[in-house]
Amino acid sequence: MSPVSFFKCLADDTRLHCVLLLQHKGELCVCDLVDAIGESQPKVSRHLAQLRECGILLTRREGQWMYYRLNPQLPAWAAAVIGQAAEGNSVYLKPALVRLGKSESQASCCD
Amino acid sequence: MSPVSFFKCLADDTRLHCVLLLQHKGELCVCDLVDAIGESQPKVSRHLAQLRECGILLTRREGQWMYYRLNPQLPAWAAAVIGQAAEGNSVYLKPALVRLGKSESQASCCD
DNA sequence: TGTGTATATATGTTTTTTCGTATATGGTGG
DNA sequence: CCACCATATACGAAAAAACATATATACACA
Repeated sequence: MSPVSFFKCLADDTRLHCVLLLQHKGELCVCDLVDAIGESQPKVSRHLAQLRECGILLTRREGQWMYYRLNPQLPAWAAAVIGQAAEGNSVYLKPALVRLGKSESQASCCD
Repeated sequence: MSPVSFFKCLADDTRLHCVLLLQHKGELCVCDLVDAIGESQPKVSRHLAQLRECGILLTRREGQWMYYRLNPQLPAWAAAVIGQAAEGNSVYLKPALVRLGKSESQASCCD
């Protein structure tokens, strides 16, 4: 993966939220991400597909639900970039994390 | 600077080359960058202006020449991202570094 | 002041990206 | 098989980014 296409993947609000939330939470299903980010399901799904196609995310199906996670085989520099971005932008990420916490404390979309 | 706009700045070949070359060399004038990257002067100049406007680069004028460098006051996470990107992509950067070395060994554009 | 060099910007066009909406796919349970 | 849910994709429209080319600015030096 070229560095430019990697950075292109992070250069969108929806995609960056997905990546940073997954870096934080380990694994999430699409409905969790839709709730946390507050965008339409097709929009989130399209961006997730893009992140998977370029190798940043992996998926696992469980029944009706599709779980996304960071690809553990990312080049070290790319994983480090994601880690730094997550560390340095907790303020940017916080609202989505709060929404994620709320939907987890209640009956979640994927229980 | 929002993380998304920061990553947008790195999500272009010309801009990423500029940033990584400057990370490597400390300070370069526009003509050095034009030679190293092999793109037209207006194109490089436009991208440099964009990097300066978003706070990633600073400039210093010396006579006819304009020298660019990384902004030392970048947020720590952003500086770390640039560092990681430079470390992990020496292959991507190498051709430009070679061209830079050649033009430096000869009479340079800005001597 | 006038010429030459380095760099910046303006303009119109083309390409790329993103989007909303509609629809398709794939699995679950009746 | 059917109705339902979660997710994915297709498609045309709209918005954003990048481009080539021409021109402007700023400085140096005669």
